[in-house]
Amino acid sequence: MATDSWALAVDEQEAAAESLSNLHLKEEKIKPDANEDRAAQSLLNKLIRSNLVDNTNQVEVLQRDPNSPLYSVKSFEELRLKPQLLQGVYAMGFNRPSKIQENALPLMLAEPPQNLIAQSQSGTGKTAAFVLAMLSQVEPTNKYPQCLCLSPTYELALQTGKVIEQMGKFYPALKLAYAVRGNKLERGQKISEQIVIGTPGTVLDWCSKLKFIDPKKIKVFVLDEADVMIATQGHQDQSIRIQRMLPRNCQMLLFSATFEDSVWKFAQKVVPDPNVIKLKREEETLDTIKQYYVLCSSRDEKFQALCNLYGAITIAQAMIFCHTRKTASWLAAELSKEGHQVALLSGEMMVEQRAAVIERFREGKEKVLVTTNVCARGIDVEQVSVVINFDLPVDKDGNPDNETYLHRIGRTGRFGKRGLAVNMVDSKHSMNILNRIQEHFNKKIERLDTDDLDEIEKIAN
DNA sequence: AAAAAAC
Repeated sequence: MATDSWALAVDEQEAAAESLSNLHLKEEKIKPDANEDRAAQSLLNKLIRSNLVDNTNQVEVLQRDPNSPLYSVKSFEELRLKPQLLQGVYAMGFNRPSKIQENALPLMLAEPPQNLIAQSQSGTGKTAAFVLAMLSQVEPTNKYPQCLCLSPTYELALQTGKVIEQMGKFYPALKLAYAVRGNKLERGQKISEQIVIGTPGTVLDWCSKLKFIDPKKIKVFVLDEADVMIATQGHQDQSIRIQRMLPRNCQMLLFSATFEDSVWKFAQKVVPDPNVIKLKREEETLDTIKQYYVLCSSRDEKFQALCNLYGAITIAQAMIFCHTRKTASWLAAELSKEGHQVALLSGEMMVEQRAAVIERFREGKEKVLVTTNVCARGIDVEQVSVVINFDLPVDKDGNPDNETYLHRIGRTGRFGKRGLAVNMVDSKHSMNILNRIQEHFNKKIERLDTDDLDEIEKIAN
């Protein structure tokens, strides 16, 4: 009998381990080492395998609390939201939850609130999901910050802030504070806003030396574009320092379209008892975006090719990405000289100017935005149908940056719309980078001849 | 390389 139960335990372990590897968590498999073995055992004991799969097999859910029911919702009513919040949701034009929301919302709104690491492609409703989670926890009568959301850039913080304001507009007493550069406050006071959205440096200051925020009172902590927020070359230092100030029972929510393997592992380490949701494989993301490359031999040729394309890309709106601020401002100036109207946005500009430019672009007053990786992530302008990589995305070692590539071209083709991405290649080296990106996503990137007007006509359709 | 920090 003892033997039987042991055998069962082993079976369960294997089943659980298998489910882990199904979720690409192979690295966490049991190793012979005694300590690790114990750790793995307790993890497995806690873990209930739940491959919640809808009929199209797009969603993977790994739930860490065996006692809470696993379910998804097909309507917002099922979530029993406060009436003001439900009103806000419908006022934004959402009729029913998106795929990621169907699965993430019940987990995030569970009692007690669950931690979550969620990965889903661009334009699948991540922002609305975590904003809803924050708004459902907030107590507007308490005049102090209770929800904290970190964004990697100023522009994204503004954009997400707008979503919070819109969705929360039926809470009369609710206020939102922007913890971003340039937002200077009176010394020595505490802020009364219930929700704070901001960039890492300023938020850290507000929580620590300036003491505008009492981090111990935060109930919900959100990392948007979570992978870059916890990446070593990203904002890891500041994000983790902020996280350490939060109370133990604070809910942690990590959202991103991409998680590179090492960052994914790190995320699971820093989030206690995380639930995990993955939506779709990334290559499917690219199905709605047609990818091309243009072969050139120098920067000037790239510029010429871009000028040839200008008419085609201005049918709707376009974003042009450069590797450095310097190239971006050079390119914007050169395009202007040629008589093409373009806007420039980069981190070297003053925040007021940045806010004005992104606003004009959003309103459609600017058709073409020349920018850096500052706009690679999260910026959602519906009319953007073309993304041009004037420089391919590479990391500090000069290797292809696949995550950034996916985020950049994800600025187009939002919410299932069709999009177009054009990569400018100017050397053997950059052709090699492009080939490696192509291999990584296993999606054909076709050659485009910018001297052939028929071809340009074709892409502009 | 870019982004991110008020003294």
